[in-house]
Amino acid sequence: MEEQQVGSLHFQIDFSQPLYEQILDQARSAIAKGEIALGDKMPSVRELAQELRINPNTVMRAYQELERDGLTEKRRGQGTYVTTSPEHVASFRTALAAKYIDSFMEQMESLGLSWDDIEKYIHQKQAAQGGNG
Amino acid sequence: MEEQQVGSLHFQIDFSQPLYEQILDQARSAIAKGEIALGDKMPSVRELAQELRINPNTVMRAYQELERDGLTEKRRGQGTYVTTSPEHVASFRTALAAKYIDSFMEQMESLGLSWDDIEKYIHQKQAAQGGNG
DNA sequence: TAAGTGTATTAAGTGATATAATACACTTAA
DNA sequence: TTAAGTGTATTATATCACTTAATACACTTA
Repeated sequence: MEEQQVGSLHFQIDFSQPLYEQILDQARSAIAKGEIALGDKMPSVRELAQELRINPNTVMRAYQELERDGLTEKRRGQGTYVTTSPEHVASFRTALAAKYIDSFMEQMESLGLSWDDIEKYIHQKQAAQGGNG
Repeated sequence: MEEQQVGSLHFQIDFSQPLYEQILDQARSAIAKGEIALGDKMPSVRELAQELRINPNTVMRAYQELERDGLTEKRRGQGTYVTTSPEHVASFRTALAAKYIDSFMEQMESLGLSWDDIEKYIHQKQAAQGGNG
């Protein structure tokens, strides 16, 4: 329900998931999709906390994970910056995609659905969407 | 880590997720895949709790959700039985698959990956698996 | 009547999440 | 030197989801 633009980042926060996870996911997405450029400065911990009206510790938790992902670099006293390495972003994307895909395939397997079943469903859906919007 | 056979049901429980969710998922899977037949009796709440060494209330929680799914019918004083309606199982499968797929597509979108990218990855992976196991 | 079902209630403990308040170390610019 | 803005760390507190424990009730079957 909560929608916020902070610098070049856009956040949409609700209570369906832990706050730090939502910040993490949405920041990851923005970097992976290039919505925030390589080398750009991220909002400061305090600024983002204030804008989103949450605790700085919660933002910190998300930012620390971003750095572990290799997506950001933190410079004490200066701020948090998006990595300048396109390779880091690319390998992060690949790794996370692989994780999502594996987990998804397990879910499908648990329902007894084959890859062919899935492809049919998706193509059907894409056809429907193509006709509507 | 914990592996248990209870009647025709197989459970593999760890601490990565809530216990009731694991029981729910694995029971759903067994019914969806026909590993337990339509109309068959499920383990009783107390029996399953004892076998898995967890609290009966936790099993209850999973069983109540199974009934909401339309996958089981409970008869007071007699026990819990897998539905006799193949249509119920089919529609459950379809609904849950759609939910999983939608959520998966959102994840992929958040990484900026197209459906073509995903298909390539899967086919690559299937080729690799075909050669190994 | 006894044993086995599902169900409900109350109490308690644990861990993840989030907030609050405060302090420290570092960088930059006035 | 100083002040303001960075990331970081610590301690305390609160809430909620999950789980356990103990107990009791209603129903069915043998």
